[in-house]
Amino acid sequence: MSSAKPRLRFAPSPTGYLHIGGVRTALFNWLWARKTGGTFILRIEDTDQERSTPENEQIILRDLSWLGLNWDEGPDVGGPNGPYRQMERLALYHSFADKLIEKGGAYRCYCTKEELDAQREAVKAKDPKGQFRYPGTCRDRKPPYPERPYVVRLKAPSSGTITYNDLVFGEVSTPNNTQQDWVLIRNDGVPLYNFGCVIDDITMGITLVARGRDHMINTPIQLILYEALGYTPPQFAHLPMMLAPDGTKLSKRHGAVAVGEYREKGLTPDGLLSYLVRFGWSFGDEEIFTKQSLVEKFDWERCSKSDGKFDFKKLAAVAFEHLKRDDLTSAKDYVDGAEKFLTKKGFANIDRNKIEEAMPMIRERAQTFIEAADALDYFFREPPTMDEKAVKKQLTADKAAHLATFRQLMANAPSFKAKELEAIVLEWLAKEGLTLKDVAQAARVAVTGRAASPGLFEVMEVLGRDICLARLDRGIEICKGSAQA
RNA sequence: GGUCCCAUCGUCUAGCGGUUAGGACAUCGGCCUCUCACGCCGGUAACGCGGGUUCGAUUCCCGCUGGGAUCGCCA
Repeated sequence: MSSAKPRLRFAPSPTGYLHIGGVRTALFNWLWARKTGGTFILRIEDTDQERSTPENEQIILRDLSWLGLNWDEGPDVGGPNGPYRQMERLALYHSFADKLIEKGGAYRCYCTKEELDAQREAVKAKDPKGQFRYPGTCRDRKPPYPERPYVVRLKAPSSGTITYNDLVFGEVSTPNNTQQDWVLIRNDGVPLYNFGCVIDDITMGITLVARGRDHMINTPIQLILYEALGYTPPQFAHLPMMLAPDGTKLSKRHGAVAVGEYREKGLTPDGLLSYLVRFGWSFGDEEIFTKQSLVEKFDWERCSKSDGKFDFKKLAAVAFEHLKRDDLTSAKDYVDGAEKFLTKKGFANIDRNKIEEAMPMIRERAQTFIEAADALDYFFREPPTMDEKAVKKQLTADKAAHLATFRQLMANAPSFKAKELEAIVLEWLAKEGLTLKDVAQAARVAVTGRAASPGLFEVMEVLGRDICLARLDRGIEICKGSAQA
């Protein structure tokens, strides 16, 4: 390899949301570019005009940005090798196609779709398992008169073998006799994947192509094109597939597959990336990473070849770890995230200090910011939403007396610190021959509206005396039946 | 079916000829405890099969089996 800096690209087609499998691919390319001081390019492969939309392109850019996988050249930032949308590069493809035709590496094919469909069916009729291969009808045919629309076909070699050295799979060979004269450019002038991809990789100076293993079948064809065009191909690194838990292709019916869904659930970018990077790469037993640590540690040698199955529970655990640890999510980022998700729930004028005070107890029980916002709910809602089942079970008539005493102790406590409140209550309980169990649950429901919460006294300290007394009063009323939950 | 690729606990994986086959998630016990979590301790659980090579194979080679990808004027 030359000493030139690596140039890598992520080339999604804007035919849908950004898929987590696509993120994994983007991540590996990005990592190598960042590790080597190379260039990471974002190219939009929008030649499928049926399904590509500008909205999808925007979603892809937004989600990639959210993940922090920034690009040096791309449709929005431009760059010296633009444009970065294939539909804006049509003239380029045509000029390469013309050159290739001149060199005898490709030819114009005037067969109609109907003719080919008929041939395809004929093959099927003779042998249901047989596969149709274009017979090269137009290889040496003169253009018809009058001229009609044509496709450009590759003049594929029928003998020999294509071999390349894959960075993760090693040496891969494919016999050419399985190739055929693939269509390079459709009759509407729009290139097909293999052609557009190769021309772009050539003209954008791509030195290494890392992509999913599902593309491995395309590599020999692309290599044939490089050869025919007279260019040195880039290196290839194919990545094992990310499959659904049932071993089939990961799709919507298996759960969340769009990056946006994870952002909306409140995972952190690095949390998601930490999980995704382990599909096809590992660094000993480590599984919690930051982008920075990945840039340092990543290399192709540590890539694996076997496909992996997605495990949503494991992702949740990894994401949780990222949210829990303050060296991975700073206090400020945590408060920012919690505030954002509280806002989404409809809260306004949120007291960030209160979030910060409650944060330590929320952190160890919220796996996502959505859960954090939920756990924070009763700190900001007045009165708190009362869980019906919890009320029914705990705020019963027989609890009224104890709760009233509890309330008085809270009212008279010299300070409102968790430790002191607990000491006061414990002292009273000891005198009465009771335990915390006898009052804590009812008090918890009164104060938080829920059957489960962080430590009662910690919660009360953050809530403050006034709010706690008001909530306890209401709880006592409910016990007596003089108030509804 | 053709072509390409893969193969360690249920899952992600460590392992790069000699290990009591390790970790994490999940799962099952237990501890902690005002609930829920967190945390801690412990258990169950894997080298697909058959041949080679070797003093010795999870590790190297071959075959089988199993799985996946792909066979479009989609990408």
